[in-house]
Amino acid sequence: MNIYVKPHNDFAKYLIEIARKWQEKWIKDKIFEADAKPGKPKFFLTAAFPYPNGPSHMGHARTYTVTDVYARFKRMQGYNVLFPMGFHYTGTPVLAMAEAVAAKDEKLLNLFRKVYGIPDDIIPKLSDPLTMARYFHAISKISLIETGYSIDWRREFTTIDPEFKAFIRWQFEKLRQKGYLVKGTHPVGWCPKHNMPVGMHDTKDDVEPEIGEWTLIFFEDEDGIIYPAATLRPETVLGVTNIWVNPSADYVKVKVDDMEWIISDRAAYKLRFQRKRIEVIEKFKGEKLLGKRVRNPVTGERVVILPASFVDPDTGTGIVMSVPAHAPYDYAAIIDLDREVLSKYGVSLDELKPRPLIRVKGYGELPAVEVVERMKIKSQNEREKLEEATKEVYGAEYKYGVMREDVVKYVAQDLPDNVRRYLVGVVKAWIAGKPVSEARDNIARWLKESRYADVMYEIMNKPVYCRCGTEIVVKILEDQWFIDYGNPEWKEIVRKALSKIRIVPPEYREDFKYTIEWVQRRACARTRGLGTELPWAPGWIIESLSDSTIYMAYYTISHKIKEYKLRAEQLTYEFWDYVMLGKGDVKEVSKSTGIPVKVLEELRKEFDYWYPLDSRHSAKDLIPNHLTFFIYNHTAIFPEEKWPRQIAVNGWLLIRGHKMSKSLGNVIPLRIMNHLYGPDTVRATVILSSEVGQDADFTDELVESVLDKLKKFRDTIMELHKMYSKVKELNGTELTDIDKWILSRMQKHIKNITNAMENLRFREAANIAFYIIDKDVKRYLERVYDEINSSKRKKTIAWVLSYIVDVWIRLVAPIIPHLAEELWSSIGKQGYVSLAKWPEVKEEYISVDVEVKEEYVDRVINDMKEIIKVTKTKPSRIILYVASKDSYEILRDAIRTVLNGKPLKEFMRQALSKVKDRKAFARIAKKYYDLASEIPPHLKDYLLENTLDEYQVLSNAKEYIARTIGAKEVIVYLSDDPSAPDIGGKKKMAIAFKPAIYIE
RNA sequence: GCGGGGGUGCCCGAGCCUGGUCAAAGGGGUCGGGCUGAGGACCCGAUGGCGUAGGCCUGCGUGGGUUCAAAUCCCACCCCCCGCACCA
Repeated sequence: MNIYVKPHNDFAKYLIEIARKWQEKWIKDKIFEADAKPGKPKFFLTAAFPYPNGPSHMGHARTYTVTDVYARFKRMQGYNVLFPMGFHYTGTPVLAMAEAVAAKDEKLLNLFRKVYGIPDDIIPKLSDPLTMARYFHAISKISLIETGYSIDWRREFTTIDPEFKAFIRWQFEKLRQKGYLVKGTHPVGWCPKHNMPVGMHDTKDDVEPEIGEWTLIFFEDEDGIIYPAATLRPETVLGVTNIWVNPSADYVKVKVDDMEWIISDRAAYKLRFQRKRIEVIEKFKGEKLLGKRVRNPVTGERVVILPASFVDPDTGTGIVMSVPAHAPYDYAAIIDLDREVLSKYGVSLDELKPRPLIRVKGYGELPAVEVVERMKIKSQNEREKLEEATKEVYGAEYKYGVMREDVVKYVAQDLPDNVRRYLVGVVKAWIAGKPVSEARDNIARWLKESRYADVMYEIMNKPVYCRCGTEIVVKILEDQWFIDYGNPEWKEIVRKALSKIRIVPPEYREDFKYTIEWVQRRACARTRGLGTELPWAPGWIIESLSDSTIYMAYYTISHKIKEYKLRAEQLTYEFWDYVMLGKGDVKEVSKSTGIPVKVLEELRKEFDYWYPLDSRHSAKDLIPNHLTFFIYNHTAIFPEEKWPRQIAVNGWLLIRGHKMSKSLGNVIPLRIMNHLYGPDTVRATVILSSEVGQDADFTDELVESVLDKLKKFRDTIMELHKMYSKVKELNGTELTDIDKWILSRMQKHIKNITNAMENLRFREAANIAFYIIDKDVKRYLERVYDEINSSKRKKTIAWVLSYIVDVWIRLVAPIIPHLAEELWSSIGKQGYVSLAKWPEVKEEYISVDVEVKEEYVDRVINDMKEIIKVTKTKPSRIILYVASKDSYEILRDAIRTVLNGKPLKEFMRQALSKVKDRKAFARIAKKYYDLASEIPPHLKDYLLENTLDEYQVLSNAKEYIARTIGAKEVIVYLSDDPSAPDIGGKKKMAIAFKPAIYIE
C-alpha cells in the first residue's frame, strides 16, 4: 500500500516523527508484552478482530482507540494489562471481496487504486482470497502499530491457523455434546448455476435476497388433484369465491411426494429446489383449467376456476384464490369478467359476491370494494393503482382488522356433520373474533398440521440475480447444522450471565435482552469460504459469526503454542479440556498428546490467570449477533467464574456526517490519517468527537482543530516547564490561597477524569484534561502574574507548576501516548509515561475553602460585567461594600427555607421576627431568597456552615479584578463601617455573599 | 409491525437518571476589539429579546399535568434515526 500523503503541517510531521520514535522504543523494550504474574491484578481486554478484506479504516480506529485508551489507563493504574489482536479470515467477507476482484468490479478496483493506494501489479493477485487476506492483514497490522495501540503482538493469530482450527473443533464438539447443535432444513438464496447459496455479497448490485413464505392452500378437484393456491393471507380462505389462473400461461401437472398438483410451469421449476421429488406429468395452458370446480378445504364449497390476466405464473404457484371482499385485485378481476365467460362456465354473479370476513376501523364491510371504487379502478390492468390499493387494504386489515364472529357460518357448509362440527370448533376457537395477525398465524398452522396446506419459499424482492446473471431461487438445505440459540434452558443461563455483565454504556443492555429473547436457531456452517470444517460433517465450513465467539480464550495461550511449536494434531479435545477447563489428568493428556506435563501446566496457568475477559469492545452493530453469541457460547463452554465481565459498545464513526461505505468511497484508511495528522491527533479526535456509545462525526475541521489543540498543549507544557526549570530549588511550603486553589482544582480534575475513565466516558475525561485544566492553569498564571518574579514567591510557584506538569502529562498519556512520552522525557522524567503511575488524588491538597473564595471572586466579577454592559460605562474606579458577618445568618435562613421547599413568604415570616429594621429588610429579603435558590448545592452546603471573610478575599484579589475589568482602582469597604463613605447609596444593598457594587 | 435510541440556541453537541448551579457546558460559525505592512495564525469580548446598576420577558419537538420551582418528573401526540437473522 502506497502512502501518498504528506503531513498536514509541521506539527503533524513532528507528531509522526515522535510517534515512530516511541513506537520503536516500546517494541524494543517489549513493554506491552504481558505475561501471567500470579498475585498481580490483571486486566484482559479485547476488541473485535478485523476481517482482512481491506486495510484498517477509521471505523476500526474508533473501536481500537477506545480499547487502547482503556488498556493504557488500566496499565497506569497498576494492572497487568493484556490487549491482544488477531485476524478473522473466515467466511464470505474475504471471499466475496476476492471474487469481486476476479470479476474486475470497476467500483472496487477504483477503491483499491484511488483510496487504498494499492499498486497496479498487486491488485490481480488479490483475486485469491488467501492472498488478499494475507495482504490486508499485513497492512492492517502496520496501521495498528502506527496508531500506537499497546498490543501484545506475540499472541497474534488468524482463524485459519491449524492450531486455532483445532480449538474451534473442540468448541463445536462441546456444543454438540451439550445438545446445543441441531440438524435441520433451512431455506437459503441459491444460484442454480453455481449450485451454491448466495448472500448479499454474491448478488448483482449487492441486493440482499429476501426470503418470504407463501401458504399453499390445497383446493382439490373431484379426481383428487390438488390446486395449491398460494397466499400471504390464509385467514381469507373463508371468503374465497373462486380460483384464478392465467389462461395464457403454462401450467403443469406434477407429482409431488404422493400427491398430484397443478401449478404453473415456473412454480414447478422453483419447487424443485424445495422438494425432494417433483415429476412433471403433463403440460398445458391455463385455459384448460377454466370452469373446473375445486373444493375449499375449510368451507367445503366447490368454487369455480376463472381466468385473470393479473395472475403471474412466476409468483407463488400461479394458482390464486379470489377474495373480492378483501383483495382489490380479485374484485377488479371480477369486474372484468364478461357475461359470456360466466355463462360459458355456468357461473352466476351471485356466486362471486364479495363475502365480508374482517371488520376494520375506518372501512365498511367490504374494504377492497370500497377502495377500488374510491380509486376509480376500472380493470385488473391498472396495476399501479391496484398495487397501491392492495397495500392500503392489506396494511389496514393487518394492523386494525378483526375477524368477524359470523365467519363461522361459512365453515364446512357442504361437508358431513361430523366434519363440520370439528371445523366449526376450530374456527370458533382460533379464528372468529381474533385480530387478523393472530388469526392468520393460527389458521396457517392448523391447515399445515391438518395437511390442508403446505409452504413454498420465494424471493420476495425478486428478481435477484447472481453475479453470473442467473436468477436466484430459494433452496431448502437439508442436513444444515444450527446452533440452537432458541434452547430455553440455555436462554435462561444467558439471561443470568447478562445480568452480571457490566454493559457500557448501560443504555445498550435492553438491546441485549431483546436479542436474547428473539434469537432462535442459527445456521452455523456454510459450504464455502475459508475456515474450520465441522468435524463430523465434511464439506461444511463453520461460518464466521460462529467461529468467533470464544476466541478471546485462545489469546491467553496462543503465544505459548507458538513458543513450544505445538502441532495442531497434538491439540486434541483432551488437550483443550485440560487447558481451558482444567479437566482430565495432566499426565494422561501429556501421554496422549506428547506435550510435556510442564508445558501443559504452564498453558493451564496462563489461561487461568488471564481468564475471564474483563472487557470486550466492539461497535454497536454486533449486539444482535456477535456480542450476544459471545455470551451464549461462554456460558456453554466455560464455568461461571470464566464468563465475561464487561462489554463496551461504541457507536459508528461517520465521515462528514455519512456512514462509511465502500460504495460511497468514503472509507478512509487509518494509515492515511496517521500519515496526514499524526496518530495522536487521530486518537484524540476519535475520543473527543463523541462519548463511546454515540455515533461520532469525523470531519476535517475537527481533526485540524484537535491537531491545533495538541500543539497548544505541547507549547503550554513546555512554557510551564521553562518557567519552573529556571528555579533551581523547588519548595512548596509557602502556599498562598491561589496556589492552594490550583492544587485543589487539580485534585478535582484528577478525581473526575479517573471517574470518567473508569466508566469509559473518555470524551468527558479528554475534555477536562485538554480544556478545563488548561483554563484553570491559565487562570492561575493570570492570578500570579505579578508575583512570578518576586524572590519570595518564585520557588513556590515553580513548585506548583512542576506539580501541574507532572500530573497533566500523565492524565493525557492514555489518549495521546506518543506526545506524552515525548513531553515526559523533555521535562527530564525517567522511564516511560506509558508505565508511569496514574495520578492519585491527594486529599491534603483539597481545599473547599479556597475554591469557594475563588468562585466568589468570579461571581462578583460577573456582576460587575453585567453592570458595565447595561450602563455602557468605561469603569475607572470600582467601589465594593461587603455585608456584615451577621448577614450570613439571614442567608442561612434563606437557604434552609429553600432546601425545605418553602416559598418566599415563609422566609419573610421567619426572618422578620429576627431583624431590627423591618422596612429595610423587606426591601432586600427577596434578594436573599433569590440568591439562596440560585446558588449551586456545594455553595449552599458551604455557606450553611461557613462565613466568608469577603473583605479579605476581595482585598487580596484587587489587582486581579482591576486587570480583568479594565478598571484603575478597586476599593473595598465594610458596609457596617460608619466611617466608610456611602457612594451611590449602595451601602445598604450589600447582602451576604453578594457585595454591593458601585462603578464609576 | 416489533424492539432500541433520539428531537436542545445559526450549526454540531452536553445537560435529563438524582428538578433549583440553566439563557442552558464545550466546539464551530458570525460580529467587534487587540496583534499584524496586509492576510493567516494567535489573544480578548459579544452572539434570544428588552433594560442607564447586577434585573425582567420569552425559551430546550407539540399539547396537557405535578411542583414554591421543570430542558430535567408524569400523560398524550407528532417527527427522525437504527436493528429485525443465517448477512458480516
